[in-house]
Amino acid sequence: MASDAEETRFQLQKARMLRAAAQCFNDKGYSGTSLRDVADVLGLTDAALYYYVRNKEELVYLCYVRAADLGREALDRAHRDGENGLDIILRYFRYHIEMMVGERGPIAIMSEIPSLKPDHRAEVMELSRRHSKNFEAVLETGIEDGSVSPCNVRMTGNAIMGSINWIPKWFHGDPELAQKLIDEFPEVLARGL
Amino acid sequence: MASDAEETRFQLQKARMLRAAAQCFNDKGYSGTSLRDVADVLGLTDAALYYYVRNKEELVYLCYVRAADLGREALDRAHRDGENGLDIILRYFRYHIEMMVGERGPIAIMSEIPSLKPDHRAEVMELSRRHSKNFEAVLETGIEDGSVSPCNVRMTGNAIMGSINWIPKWFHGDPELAQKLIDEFPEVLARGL
DNA sequence: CAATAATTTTAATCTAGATTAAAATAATGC
DNA sequence: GCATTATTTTAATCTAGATTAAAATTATTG
Repeated sequence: MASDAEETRFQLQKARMLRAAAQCFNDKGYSGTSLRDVADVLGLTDAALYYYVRNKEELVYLCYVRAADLGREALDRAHRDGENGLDIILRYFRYHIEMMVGERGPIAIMSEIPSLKPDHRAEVMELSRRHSKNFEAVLETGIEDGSVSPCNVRMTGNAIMGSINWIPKWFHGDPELAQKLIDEFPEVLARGL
Repeated sequence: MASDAEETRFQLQKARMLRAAAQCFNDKGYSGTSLRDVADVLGLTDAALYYYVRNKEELVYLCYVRAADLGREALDRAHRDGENGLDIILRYFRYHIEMMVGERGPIAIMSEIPSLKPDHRAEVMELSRRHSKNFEAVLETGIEDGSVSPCNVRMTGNAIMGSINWIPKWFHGDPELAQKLIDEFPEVLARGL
């Protein structure tokens, strides 16, 4: 039976699947990737995916939830490690980008939220909105502690999230660029703060 | 026959179609919008669209070419009107955003480039790359004339393009927000320059 | 090793939505 | 108004790719 170790086998395979799916969606586009494509990456048959997921819509949904989770995780960690507002922000950028370009990546771009079924869509949008709010809150913190100069936090937040979310559009796995991204992008983003 | 005025009728209807398609794609997602959906916006039948376009792929392709054209147009205009590097940049932001949120909008988010057929994909990517290059060139100009402080133009360009391209993700037609965007977003983007 | 449960495959369906052809309607030029 | 061309619709196809059911394989457990 599926006790500890076996529970993990299932979980691990499912996790692999979500990474494979994210990769396909980012590389081939949503409509351009069939379940066959995802299965190929895993060395499986398309039908096998149905053991892990009810249908394609759920696969996308899970990719997006995972994306949101990783974003939140990066921000949480930054919160724990950071000294002041700006420091938290810079760390968040770094942690999040490290995930996107590292072994835990790629992270699916949320371009197909509208085609999720209503309850899934609502949930993902809520997660996404909450993440934005949390980031804006850090901006406020920074403004209060003087590490960030005053600005329109809503707009600034949207601008920065856009920059981050767009990264998978132009980053496709080049390791050199990955390092440059980790090293330089956080400062570029924080330049105006 | 289709001389001047009639040529325009066809052109006008085709242009309407591209705007309708961009709206649908941005609102419902790519896989979420059927040709039926686009036709509904126009008060037509799905089959009628084939009078203007060979197939759905071409429709998407044309939306993206149009998006690229409008971006280029905004940058060109900024070039003509601007006094120095930073001024050109600020104007470009403003003009581009005005288009996105105004009557000529919406502009399709290029999320499905990978599912275009190879030659279309190559062309659109080339247009997009060229636009980025042109923008980076203005950054350089600004650095040279002292209106922009030195930075990694490649990264900065990517960051800013991401912010702009992501706008349709959170802007869905609210007129109040549209005005705020036009008024405030350019400065937010230029904050770090 | 036998028995049970977990995972994957094979081989069909099933379906939405793209596409097409022919007919109908509307616009325009003469 | 008639003839011609432009535009749209109606009514079928056609198809890729999602989905499903049953069988086969692989792993686990006692």
